[in-house]
Amino acid sequence: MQLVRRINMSKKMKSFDKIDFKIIKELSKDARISASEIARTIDINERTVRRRINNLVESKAIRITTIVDPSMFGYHSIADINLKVDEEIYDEFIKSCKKNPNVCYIASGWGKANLAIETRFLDNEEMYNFINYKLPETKGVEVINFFIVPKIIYNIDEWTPVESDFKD
Amino acid sequence: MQLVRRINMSKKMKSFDKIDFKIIKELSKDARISASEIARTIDINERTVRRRINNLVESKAIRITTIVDPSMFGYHSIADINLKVDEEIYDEFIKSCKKNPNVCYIASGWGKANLAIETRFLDNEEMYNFINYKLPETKGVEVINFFIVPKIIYNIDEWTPVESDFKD
DNA sequence: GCTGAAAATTATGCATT
DNA sequence: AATGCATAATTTTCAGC
Repeated sequence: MQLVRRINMSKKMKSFDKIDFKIIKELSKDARISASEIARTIDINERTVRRRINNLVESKAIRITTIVDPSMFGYHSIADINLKVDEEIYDEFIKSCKKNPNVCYIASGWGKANLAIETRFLDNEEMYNFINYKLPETKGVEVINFFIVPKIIYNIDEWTPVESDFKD
Repeated sequence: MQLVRRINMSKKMKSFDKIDFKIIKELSKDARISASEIARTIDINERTVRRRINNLVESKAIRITTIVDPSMFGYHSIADINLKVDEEIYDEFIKSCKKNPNVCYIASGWGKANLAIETRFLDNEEMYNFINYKLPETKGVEVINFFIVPKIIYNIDEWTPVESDFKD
């Protein structure tokens, strides 16, 4: 247990404080509000707010971006798919997934399946073709199982650490 | 097939054009750049850029927010877990997951498992305890299977529709 | 729905503690 | 690392096309 902790700590991880926490909370609500407004809300000097935001972004603790809702662009059919992908084509397959607008999540895995993807399609027919034809016809790729997802309830873009993850 | 298409179209879905596409591309790189800078980059009047951004946000096609990297806050152990959750406690369980900082993705499902969650922990021991003790000890919750995730390669926050999803 | 011009607000660079 | 101040840039408001 101590070993595991030590391994995690070895990954260099700047520590952020409660001011950073407050800034992250404000930016989560609307990432385009002005630094001055954040400064007013949390009662911190505006220059400080700006520097903190820069530090958070530069250290890659946060990324200030735009989340696009796939369903607003017609992608209503969702499936989570677990795959067994041959090592020889693993990296290449990931590259093709990244380019595929139907793939919106890729994770490596351990076990029977070594890759998990989340896919979104304009309709069930497209999804059916992908799972039953396109993937099985790809050399080196085997569909281990899949999971039709009627609704995504919560996603990483809504996640934030808890206050106790920030030092005083 | 036509039926499926029609069902999808029935969900009201404002259509966005190539200008919106360009704006989304710029905001994806850095959501805090000024509207004027976007205007300069894509050669559109800056007032137009602002109105488009407002429309995109108000229609919920995009959400401009801050993505926090869990690994920067020590969450290095990741598992995807498929669960069978009794209907009686389904909504309540989802609520508790939303509040749990170890859960960063929740999706409903069809089949043997009816809920999929992605979880992140500070270390493997915490993850082990959650999967082997905390979940099985929760009444009405059964772990169908789980999947240790060494690395998340790509996620929804990097996804954008393709240009052809936008009208001319 | 798009743009112009002035006023208000915000961001930036430099300097100080 | 945090702030004050002056200047530059941006956003907002009101207006007309």
